[in-house]
Amino acid sequence: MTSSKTPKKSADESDVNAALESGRRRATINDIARLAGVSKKTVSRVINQSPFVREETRVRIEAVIAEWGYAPDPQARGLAFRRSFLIGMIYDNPNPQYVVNMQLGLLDGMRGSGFELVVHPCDRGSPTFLQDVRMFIERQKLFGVILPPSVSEDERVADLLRDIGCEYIRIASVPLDEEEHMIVGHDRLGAQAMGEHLVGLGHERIGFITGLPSFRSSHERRGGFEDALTKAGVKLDPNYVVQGAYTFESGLACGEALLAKTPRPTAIFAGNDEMAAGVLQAARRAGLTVPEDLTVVGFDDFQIAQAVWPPLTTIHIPTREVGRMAAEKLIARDGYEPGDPAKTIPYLVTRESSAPPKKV
Amino acid sequence: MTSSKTPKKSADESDVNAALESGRRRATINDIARLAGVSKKTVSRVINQSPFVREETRVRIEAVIAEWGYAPDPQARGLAFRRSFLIGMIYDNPNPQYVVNMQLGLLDGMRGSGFELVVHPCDRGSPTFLQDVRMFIERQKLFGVILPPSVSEDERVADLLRDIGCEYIRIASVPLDEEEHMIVGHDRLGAQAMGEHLVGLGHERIGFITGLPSFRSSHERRGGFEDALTKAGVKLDPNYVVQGAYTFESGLACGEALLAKTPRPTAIFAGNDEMAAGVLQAARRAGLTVPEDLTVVGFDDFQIAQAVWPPLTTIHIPTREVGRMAAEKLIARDGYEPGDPAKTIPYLVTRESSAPPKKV
DNA sequence: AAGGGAGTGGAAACCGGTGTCAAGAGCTTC
DNA sequence: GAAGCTCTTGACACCGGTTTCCACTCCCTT
Repeated sequence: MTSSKTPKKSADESDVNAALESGRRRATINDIARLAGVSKKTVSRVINQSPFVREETRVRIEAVIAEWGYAPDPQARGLAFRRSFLIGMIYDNPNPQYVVNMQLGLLDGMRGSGFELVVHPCDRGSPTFLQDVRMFIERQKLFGVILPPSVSEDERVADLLRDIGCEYIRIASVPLDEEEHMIVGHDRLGAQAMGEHLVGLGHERIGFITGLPSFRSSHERRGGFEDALTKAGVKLDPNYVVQGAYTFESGLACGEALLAKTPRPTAIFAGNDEMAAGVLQAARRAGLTVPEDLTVVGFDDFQIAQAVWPPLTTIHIPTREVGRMAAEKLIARDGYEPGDPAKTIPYLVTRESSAPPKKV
Repeated sequence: MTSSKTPKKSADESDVNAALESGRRRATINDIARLAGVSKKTVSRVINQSPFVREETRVRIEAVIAEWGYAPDPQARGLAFRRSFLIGMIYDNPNPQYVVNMQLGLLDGMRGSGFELVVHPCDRGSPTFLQDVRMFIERQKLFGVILPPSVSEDERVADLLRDIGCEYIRIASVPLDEEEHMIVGHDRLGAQAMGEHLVGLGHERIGFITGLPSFRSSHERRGGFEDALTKAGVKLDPNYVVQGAYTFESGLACGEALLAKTPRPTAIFAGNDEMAAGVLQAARRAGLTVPEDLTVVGFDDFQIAQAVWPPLTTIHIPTREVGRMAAEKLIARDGYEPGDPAKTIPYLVTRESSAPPKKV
């Protein structure tokens, strides 16, 4: 028996190679080790970039890996690491365009890293919300999570993540946490830019429609706008500030409310593009022409800003870029360099919905 | 040493329990087995609903599982099963609202199943496209994939999936595959309904804007529309059919082209809402009032249909419901019953953009 | 020539589950 | 009363990686 072992083994080996070559079976770390003539531990060292491998050995192993297109099994690796290679995006943002752009940005930042993106919409008002989030993270042993607004603004979530030791990045309009956990969007600066634009055009009686108060961005956008007006010596009349809900319908209603005031505002700044579209509607119903009779501007620069008439002057937020930076920061690969914070700053996009007020 | 083993072991056990109770460690199958006084194999049987467990034993184990909130580790389970508990959504659809609704639907159908959704946008034109898809599936050992249009219409992808033995569901406007792999959207029926609506209003000179030819739905929508006209004895003049691209801009351009024809169409059916919004714009530029001078209708019933003026008469496609059914079909849990195909059929939503033509 | 440290690679245990297979319990059958 | 059967159960190997531990080079001191 023992004497027949050697020939038998070599027969097995050729079987193994045949199975591999025909693609019937994916290569494992044992195959690579055998083909490279080393132990699987050494292959593991190469995969994990351990410095304790002779240059010559590493090159040989890498060649075999490349030749056979080997990639380690994330499940097996994750099991041993006690951590998966999945990144969760936990969100409750109602805007499809924001969500999709954010996902694309995250995937940009993860490309080639071996991580995958698991999406997890949630309801922050649900009684089991925190429980759900915890289950999701612990069951999947997530490598980390990305939190866009407004989940990112929930301190209960941040506490939970710190508590269970899960990596996380919060995306928000202001720094809410240590720098290493934050990507800051600076909505305030965007709103300031819009304020300067409107004042620069000569507007002084400006209506403002706020967003949902549960979003920090609503307050930042209003605050930034007020900053700009104040700096220019223009006062924001609280009578001309109404509460919207980031929806088209709320924009329509708020627009009508603002246009009913006397004297009528010469410009309306809506907290996002959806509401600005609603204001356009209200203006049309009131028989006003935009921008001749009324300037209407929005915030976000989503698709709808260009699909209405006239196309909206608005503030562009670089959602996809923000997502990319968030993902890169989370996985912080070697060779990682912190992204340029300037790239996350919103900027003004001038289109046809804004113009100087009519001379009286 | 050996004599001290027994007491030592029992000390270990209380340590273990302490760690568990304090929540420092999640329960494993071994813990559950120990606490229930059975082997881990039996616990495994309960988890996997094997019929070969005595009722009494099952109840006892289930009680322990519930008490400790135990959930098996998907990675370890997946490793043993040679298959993960991840479902991939592979898509190239450019419409954010479609993508988000589809994701929500899929998550609806997966809720409570223990599966998670991994999103994977792709570029069907890339030279490495099939390679990328294959890598994605094989590396993650996906349980299955969901293919919305237009990826669902790519036979190369379907062949690949069959080849590597990956479960899949194709979502498309026509049956392209065996019933068990399909969720059919029946765009044709929706377009027929719109044709009937327009003919019913009295329109006879109707313009049609097709979508991207790379989407099967474009042809179905046109075909269904033509069916309805033919049945009503109205001929669709090829001169009044123009090629769009499912975008606002293309709708604007095509709308202008159609409105330049003499005699002018009394109604325009755009292949989706985005393009219909573009047509509204073209009508406004041409000084026409909708619906008095021109009826404009769309397809999809996405948010934009209600954010333009006048709100669009359109065809509602139940994207989220379709997604839910696709996910349910893919995981086909016991107790699964095939969803009602009628629920995937689009239906007419009448708003203010359609009206009878002016008497001449 | 012996001693010692750093670099290298193998054997075995482990991560947390599942498959295989055989054995024990309880019951019928001859 | 033993053989034969079904129903339950558990021991053990295994999934594909990583980690621990250790032995073995190789090279440089002393």
